[in-house]
Amino acid sequence: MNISQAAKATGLPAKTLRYYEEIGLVSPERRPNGYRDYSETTVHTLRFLARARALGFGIEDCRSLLALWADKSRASANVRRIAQDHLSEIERKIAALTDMRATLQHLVNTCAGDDRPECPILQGLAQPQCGAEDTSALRK
Amino acid sequence: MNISQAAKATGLPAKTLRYYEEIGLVSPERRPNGYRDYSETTVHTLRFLARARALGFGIEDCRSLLALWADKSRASANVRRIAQDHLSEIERKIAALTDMRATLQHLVNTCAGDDRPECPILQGLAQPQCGAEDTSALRK
DNA sequence: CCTTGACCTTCCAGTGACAGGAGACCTTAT
DNA sequence: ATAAGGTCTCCTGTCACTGGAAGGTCAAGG
Repeated sequence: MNISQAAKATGLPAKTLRYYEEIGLVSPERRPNGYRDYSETTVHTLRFLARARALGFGIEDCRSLLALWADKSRASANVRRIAQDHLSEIERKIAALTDMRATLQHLVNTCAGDDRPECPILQGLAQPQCGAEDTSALRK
Repeated sequence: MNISQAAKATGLPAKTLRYYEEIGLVSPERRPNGYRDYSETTVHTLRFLARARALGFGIEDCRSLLALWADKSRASANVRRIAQDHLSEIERKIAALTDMRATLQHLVNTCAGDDRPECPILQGLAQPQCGAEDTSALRK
């Protein structure tokens, strides 16, 4: 299977398939002409990766999950730990975004949004007591 | 005011203050010895930036907001539009994360998390019907 | 005067997970 | 023979910083 067919089969862009090979997540065969040749097994792995990424797992988590998936004598506790940590991270992000939304929503609601210059949004940004102070939860 | 004092006054790392100068968001004076010298005005601008960033505005949005803040004849509609667009973006991210959380929560709940290899999380990732399929809302 | 230590400066590299594009090679159809 | 389209590698850019190296500056103490 060519790269563009594998892309279609997995829903991932061809660029991403090359990238996943570069960082060692998958290892498709090569044809004599140098073209990548994706087997059903490799496509299966790619679909696993696509779903893990869709759930927000980082690449390194994906690498760990793939290793556990391949390890028939794994302990499910190890899988669960990764998922639970990631879930906590997601909850932290949701909390941070929810705080932002509350503050922004309030500012937007109180702004006339017409052709006059008075603007509670700018006032809120210029004053100290405007709400959220820390975005670190979103960056990490 | 030296850079480390301005950092303390704004809550931003000194590295970030240098970065903001590099990209033209602020322009502190320079002392004869080459040290940056932050005025109260500049610190005020930096605090404005810190709050806008804490609300999740991107750097280019911050640049626009600063320009509107400085423009006494602005129309508040222009400020509101930026804030509303950003708010919509935040809501999209919250929705995407909430979907992820639901799926992950379910998987984590059904996983024993002991020393046995059976694992509904890995099964869920290996099967098609696992939930969220698209993370693009988080990347952009 | 000299040294120590705490500042400050610039410049360069790295982050995560790709996306875009250049230039060249390969395949298939006409 | 040629044109179109697929594929290859390699390089750069994204976003908002963060870390570190190499070197200049300043105030205090001996």
